[in-house]
Amino acid sequence: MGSSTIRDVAKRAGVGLGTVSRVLNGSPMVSPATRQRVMQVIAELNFIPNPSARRLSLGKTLTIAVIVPFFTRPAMIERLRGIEHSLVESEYDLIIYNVETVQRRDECLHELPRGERADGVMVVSLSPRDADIPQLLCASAPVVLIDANHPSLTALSRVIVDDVQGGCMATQHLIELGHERIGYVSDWLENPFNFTSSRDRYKGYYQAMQNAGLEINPQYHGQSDHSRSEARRLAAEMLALPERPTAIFAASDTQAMGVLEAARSMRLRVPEDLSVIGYDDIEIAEYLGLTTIRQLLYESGQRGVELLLRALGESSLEPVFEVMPTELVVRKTTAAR
Amino acid sequence: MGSSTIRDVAKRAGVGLGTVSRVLNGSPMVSPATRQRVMQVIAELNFIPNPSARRLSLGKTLTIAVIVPFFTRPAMIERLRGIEHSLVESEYDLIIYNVETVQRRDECLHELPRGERADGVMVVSLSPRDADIPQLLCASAPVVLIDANHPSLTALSRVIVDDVQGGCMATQHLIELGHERIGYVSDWLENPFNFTSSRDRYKGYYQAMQNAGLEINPQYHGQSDHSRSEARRLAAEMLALPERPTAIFAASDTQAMGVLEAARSMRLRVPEDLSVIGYDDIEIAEYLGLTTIRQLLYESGQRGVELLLRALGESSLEPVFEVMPTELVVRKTTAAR
DNA sequence: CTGTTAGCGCCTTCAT
DNA sequence: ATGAAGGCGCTAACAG
Repeated sequence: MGSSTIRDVAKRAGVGLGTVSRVLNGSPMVSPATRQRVMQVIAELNFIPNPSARRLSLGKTLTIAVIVPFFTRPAMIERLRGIEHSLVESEYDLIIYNVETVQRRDECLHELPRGERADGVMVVSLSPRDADIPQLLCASAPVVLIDANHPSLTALSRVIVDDVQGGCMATQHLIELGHERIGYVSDWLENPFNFTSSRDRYKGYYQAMQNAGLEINPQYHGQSDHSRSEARRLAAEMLALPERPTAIFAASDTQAMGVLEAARSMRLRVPEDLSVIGYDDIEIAEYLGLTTIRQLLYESGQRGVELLLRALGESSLEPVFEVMPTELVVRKTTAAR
Repeated sequence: MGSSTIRDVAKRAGVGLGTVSRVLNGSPMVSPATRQRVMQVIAELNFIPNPSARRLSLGKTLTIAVIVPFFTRPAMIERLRGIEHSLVESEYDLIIYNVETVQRRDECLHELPRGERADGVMVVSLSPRDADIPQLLCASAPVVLIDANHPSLTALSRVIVDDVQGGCMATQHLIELGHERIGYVSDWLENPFNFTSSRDRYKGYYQAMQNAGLEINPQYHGQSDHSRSEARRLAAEMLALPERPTAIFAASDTQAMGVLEAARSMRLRVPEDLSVIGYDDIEIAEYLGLTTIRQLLYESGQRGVELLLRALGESSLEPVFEVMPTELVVRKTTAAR
């Protein structure tokens, strides 16, 4: 039972192991008759080639690594879903490297592109810092960035979303509704992981406010860890201000939920007393009737895989830089004031 | 650049490769001086031993496989989170085999326990059918079942939750609140994946109803695919009945959300006009104020890893069978009628 | 303590 | 078209 080898098959079929290997790999250089017989034996023995041996011999790992921070967050899951679905039919195994500490982040970013653990690497939502550039550029495995970027990485394929524009769009929506005191609730703009989305969305917020000639009140920006409860706390503080904002833009739908909670606990009606807009359009957003900025999470993962597989095929391919569209989805948490 | 080998290190350090291997594996049979020197060179060359070669030589894959259906569902994610967190410090890679078709299910259940892809296997929420038993019993890799079971598998460690009891508890809660017309909205009780949870919860529902001497009206049981929208549809139908139920037990929190939607769209107030109870206590449940049955999702994953690692250590260990506790969490969607 | 050697199972030339 | 042999990089058992 315990795992027969290619040798057993060869012996039993009365052929050399080279032949077995050939039928295994679909080489045309084998007569239909022997192929038949070998396949027969393979079935009888219930033989499956040992992946470790295969990998060593091939000099390929036949696996794709995806480096993703906090993989259980809804937006990450959605990207992962796109990745998984696009990869399941391929010959590649998928290993998810979940990053929840900077140390782990550095380990992954350092080791994985070397290509000894994976033939290709996808980096999700972790923008490299300057120090990471060298490893990434001399990587022996193709690397594609999803929702991550760096000016020096024009050599890598990247699928990004314009968060500045998204933030701008969100804020503008509120402005068009007549809001002037607009808050922004986010996670830390500067953070050890170098997450850039909240920072970029803030830039968009800032731009939109300026364009509209509105005052940017620092008290209307709260930042803390990324969580519903922290967002709730920040929103509650902001809403307790003498002149509270009439609208809040949250850096993610999860955080928007925190804002909604704060409003609820302070007996503020949404959207009558407070407009709330989120970001991402995760599944729950629709249920909640949350107005938000939709980004193509699933599709970004899908696209990333496409690009990676393409790079794995013909390595001398031009890297592509794609900006995925972003869309305002108006639901029931925003209204004119 | 391109991956130096143990041989390069040996040469550069002026030692044999055996020695390098020894320091790599922390063997004590190396003098401090040479160890120092070798480590030095390893650092200089930025050397990392090739995992594929290591695995082949060791005869171990150094990876754990987890077979899980529809991995993006909140309850699955929560279990995976427990698994991932418990495994990240270990020497094992984690590969998630997402199952969304019966075919894939069979492939995974057939191949993975052979041990050529993984040293250990965790099966989540997929109860084996009779046909799977042989493979599982003669598996060369230890297998642990989480939220899955089969009477013939006493040889495997299993971490389960008593869904019959949970379903009973949920229904009883509604009964105690004075409800008599109690609906059950679920996914298919009989299904190709052999998911048992909704079936077992139904059994609990049935028991509780009978114990209370309440009529079990087939019209009060709706089944369809597992999704919020389908649950919504089922609930809407049920609530359109001349004698509509005054309370609905949903087989999962996700489905409970569908029920809430149905109620909302029919202008039924929850809990005044309709009580709703879910199952799982996923994160969103708290936000929604959903009354539900909590099961220890994260912990089940954690515990599964513990058991698997233990089995990987000393293989001749008694399998354990653990029933995780279940708990009624009363929030705001259930009330006396 | 340390260098050398023999595999691990498979793929891939190279002859035949 | 097929069999034989060498090697992928590493570990472990063996001499020294």
